[in-house]
Amino acid sequence: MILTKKNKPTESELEILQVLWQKNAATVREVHEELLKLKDAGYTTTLKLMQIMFEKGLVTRDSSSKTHIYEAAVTRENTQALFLNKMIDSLFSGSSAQLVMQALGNHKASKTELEEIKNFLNTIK
Amino acid sequence: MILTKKNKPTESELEILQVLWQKNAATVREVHEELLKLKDAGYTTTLKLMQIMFEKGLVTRDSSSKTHIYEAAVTRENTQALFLNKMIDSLFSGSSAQLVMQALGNHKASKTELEEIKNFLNTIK
DNA sequence: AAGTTTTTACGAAAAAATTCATACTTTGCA
DNA sequence: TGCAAAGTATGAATTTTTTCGTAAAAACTT
Repeated sequence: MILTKKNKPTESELEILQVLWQKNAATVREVHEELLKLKDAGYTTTLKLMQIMFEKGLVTRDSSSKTHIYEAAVTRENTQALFLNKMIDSLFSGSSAQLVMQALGNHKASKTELEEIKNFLNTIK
Repeated sequence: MILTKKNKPTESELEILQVLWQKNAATVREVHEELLKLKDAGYTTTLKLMQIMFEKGLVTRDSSSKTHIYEAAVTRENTQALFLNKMIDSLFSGSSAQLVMQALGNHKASKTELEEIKNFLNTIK
């Protein structure tokens, strides 16, 4: 499934996708356990959210097994791109360079990461 | 005023801040005219939002003049940092390098921008 | 100064997102 | 098989965000 402005995940949905991407596939219980590390919410809250995401097509699920197993139906890359572009437009007046410099300025990356980025830059130009 | 997770602007508030940063200061009418270029909403909707933002401390206003003149009470940089960090955490597993590469990959930057970034990289390391 | 227009204040409705209680179903095991 | 535990469905309550109607106040216009 392809993400657009119209089916942009909400913040809570993003947290769940995050877990699904990391684990590749997971049950509601597993997702919920992960979310508990960040914040507290009831089990049925997580369940409900995942059901909604299923209706929206953001996740798929295998209901043949005893407990449903969910997977993300959108890629991390697609989602990153959507939010990144939105952010560049709304906060960085359309300049990705500005965003990049801000990102590197604050959150300082490690030496290895900086090298990676340099190499990457050479491959694009 | 300093932004934290607690007083993070909503999407609509961000659109208004965007206008205020660009114009430096503006009346409700001026902000509203700008917003109309992006989407349509009633005048009182914009007014109400700006009043709420005033209560929250996101903007200041000068009510001495005939019509109120608003200014952003948070800097663009602070706001960028807040959202950027949140995004790095929630979508890029904490790696700013990943975000940077995604940003440059999609939204392709101009040659000049790429040069800027390279120079910038050299100043950090 | 009276009437018109513009601006502000206020409150509540509508919409969107999140949370949860309850009931029903399935599974595992004594 | 029957009962407890775990999972799912559903509907509704709550909270947050957005929208707008209406009325009061202020500022022009002539």
